[in-house]
Amino acid sequence: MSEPKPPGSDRKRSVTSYDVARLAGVSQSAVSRCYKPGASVSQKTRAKVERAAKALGYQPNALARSLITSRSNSVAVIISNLTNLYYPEVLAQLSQNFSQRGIRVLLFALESESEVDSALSQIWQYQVDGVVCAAKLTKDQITEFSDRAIPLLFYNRQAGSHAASAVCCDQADGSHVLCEGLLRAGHTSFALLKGPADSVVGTEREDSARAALERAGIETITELKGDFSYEGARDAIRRFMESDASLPDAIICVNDVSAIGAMDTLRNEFGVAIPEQVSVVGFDGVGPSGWSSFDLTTIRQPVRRMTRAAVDMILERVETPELANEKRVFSGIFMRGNSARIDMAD
Amino acid sequence: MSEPKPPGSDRKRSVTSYDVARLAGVSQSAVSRCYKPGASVSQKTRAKVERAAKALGYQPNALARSLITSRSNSVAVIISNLTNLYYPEVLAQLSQNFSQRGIRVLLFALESESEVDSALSQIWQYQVDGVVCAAKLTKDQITEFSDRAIPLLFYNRQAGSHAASAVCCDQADGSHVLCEGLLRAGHTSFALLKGPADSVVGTEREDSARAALERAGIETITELKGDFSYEGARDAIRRFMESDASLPDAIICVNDVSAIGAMDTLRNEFGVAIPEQVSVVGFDGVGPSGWSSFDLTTIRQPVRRMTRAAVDMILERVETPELANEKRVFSGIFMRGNSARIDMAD
DNA sequence: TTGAAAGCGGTACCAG
DNA sequence: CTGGTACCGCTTTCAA
Repeated sequence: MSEPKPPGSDRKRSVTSYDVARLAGVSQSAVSRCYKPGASVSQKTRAKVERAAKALGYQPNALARSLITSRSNSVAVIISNLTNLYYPEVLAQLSQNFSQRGIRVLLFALESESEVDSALSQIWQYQVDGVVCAAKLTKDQITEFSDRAIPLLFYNRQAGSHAASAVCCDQADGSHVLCEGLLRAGHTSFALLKGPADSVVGTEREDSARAALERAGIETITELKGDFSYEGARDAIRRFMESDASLPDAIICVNDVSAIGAMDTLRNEFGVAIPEQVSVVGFDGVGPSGWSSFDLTTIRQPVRRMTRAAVDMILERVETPELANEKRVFSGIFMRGNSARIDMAD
Repeated sequence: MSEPKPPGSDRKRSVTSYDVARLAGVSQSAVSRCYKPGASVSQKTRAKVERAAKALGYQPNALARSLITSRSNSVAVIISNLTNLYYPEVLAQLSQNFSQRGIRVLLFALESESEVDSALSQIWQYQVDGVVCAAKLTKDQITEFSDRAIPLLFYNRQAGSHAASAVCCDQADGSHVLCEGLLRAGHTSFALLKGPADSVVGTEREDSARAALERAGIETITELKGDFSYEGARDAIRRFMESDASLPDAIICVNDVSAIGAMDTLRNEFGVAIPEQVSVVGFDGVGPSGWSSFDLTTIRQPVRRMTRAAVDMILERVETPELANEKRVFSGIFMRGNSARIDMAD
C-alpha cells in the first residue's frame, strides 16, 4: 500500500470501503466491520462510517465479499419449462422466499433439457451456494454436485437413490385418491391422458392411476398420448374421437392443462357433456383449473408449503454441509370441482 | 507468494488456476490466458493447460474474474407480478436470450411494488451489468441508475422522460384498433373493464379506448374496476349485473385474463351469450386466450421480438455506455377470435 | 509467447 | 475496539 493516489486519476471506479474509511477518518477494516452482522464496533465509529457511507452512496461489493468468504449468497434455480403454467407460481414463491432471506436467485429457464449442461457449466463458474432443480439430471450430473460439495435439491423430481435432497408432491397418492373417488362413483371404463414419456412426474401419476384401476379389476384402460399441453390434449382427444372407440366414463389427465384441453375439445368440438357423459380429472391445481368454465376436479399441490420447505432445506445444507440429504413429500389437496362425478370416502 | 503449501493443509478449497498451472507445469498467467478469448498462447501451452484443467475439473471462478474486470456478465430482471400469466413467457424468453449470450440472469420477482427498494439494494451490491425492469420505479430510483452508470431498460413501462431505455407494446394503438373494429360492427354502448388505477399499462389502454369511443360520439361508457385478475373481473361483472344497468353491446377489457373472467362470469353465472349479446375483447394474447372456450378477440403482444429487442438493447448499452437511451415500440397483432362481433378495416 | 507481480474490493486474523 | 496485513482467484501490465 504505497500512495499511488494523486487525485486526478479519476477512473470510473465505484466507491469502495477505502473511500468511506478516508472520509470517515477510520481504517478500512473498521468500515468492513460495520457491515458484518456480529462485529464489535463502537457507537462512535459506526456513526462516522454510516455518515460517510451515506454521503458517498457506498454499498459493499458482494462479489469481493464472496470471493473471500467463499459464499456467494446466491442460489441457482433451474426450471425446465416455465411456460408450464404450474411453474410460474413455484418460481415466484421461491424467489420471494429466497429474497426475504437475503439470497439472490440466478434463474436458468431451460427450453429443452439439453440445455442443462450449459446451465451447469455456468453454475460452477458462478459459485452459487446451492441449487434448486426442477429438471431432470443424469446420474453423472448429480454426482458432480456432491463432488463439488454444492447442495442440490430437486423440486418434484426423484432424487435418484438419495444422491440429493428433494421436495415432492405425492403424485402417486394424488392419482390414487382421484381414481378411488371415480371408482366409488361407479365409473367402469377409463382413459388415461398421459404426459411425455420421459417425464418422471407424469409417469408416476400415470402408473399410480393404472395401478389403482387395475386393483379394482378394471382391465382395459385407453391410453392417450399427450405432452402436458393444451394442444397436446386437444390433438389426443381428436385422434381418439375420430377412431371408432366408445367414450370412456372418465378421463384421468396427467395435469390440469391437459384436462382443460381435453374438456374444451370434448365439449366444444364434439358436444360431449362434462361431467354427465364423461368425468374429467386433472392434477396440480393451477389457477385456470378454478375458472368457472372448467371448475376442475383435481389435486392441488401445496406450492407455498413446498417452496418454503425447499428454501429451508437448501439453506440448511448451505449452512451445514454435512447434513444428510432429505426428501420431503407433501400430500396434494383434493379439490372437488364439477368436472367429474366423484364420491370421496369421508 | 512464499510456499505455505506443505501438503496436509487440505482445506475444502476448490481447484484454482494455480492448481492447473502446477499440474501443467506452466505459470498461472498462462492458464488465465487460455480462458481469455483473444489471448496469445502457443499450441503447446494450451494443450498442456487443457489437459490439466480437464483432469482437475477446473472452471474459472466468475466472481474473481468479475472483481477485476468489473463486469459481472449478469443482469437483473425485475418483474412485479409473475403470476400475471403474461410474464412467464416474457421471463422465459429473456432468460433464454441472455443465456445464449453468456449472461446470467438474477431474478427479482416482486410480490408488491414496495419490495423494489430492497431489490435495488441487492442489485447495487451485486454489480450487475444492466437491469431489465417490468415494474414501476420512482424518478429517484431511475436517477440512481444513471448515477451508478448502470444501463436500465423498462419493459412495457414508460421510461419517464427518457431517463432510461424501453421496449413497449403499443398499448394505445392496440386499444384503438379494437375499438374501431367494434364501432364498425355497429356497437353503440360500451363498458370498460379496467385494471388497477396505478398501472401505467392499464391506463394507457383504457385512455386510448375511451378516446377512440369518444371521438366516435359515444358518450356514456360504463367503467368497471378490475385488477388484471380473473377474480377481479368476476367480481366487477357481478357488481355490474346486480345493479339495474342494462347490458352494453361490448366490454373492452384491459387484459386477457380480465376478459376471460368477464366472459366466464357473464356466461356461466348470468347466461349471457357471447358474442351474440355482448362482445368481449382483451389484450395481450396469452395462451389461454386461444383456448376454445374463450377464443378471445384480442391484441397479441409480439413477446419474442420484444424480448429479443430488450436483450439486444441492454447489452449494447453494457458494451457502449455512452449510447443514448432508446425507446422501441412494437405494434400488437390483432387476433380475430369469436368473442366479439368485429369488422376490421381491410 | 511467457512468467512475475500488482491489484480488484473485501474479510479475517493479528497485535496493540 | 482498532488498525495493519495477508489473502480470496483472477486479469493485466511489464520485462524477459
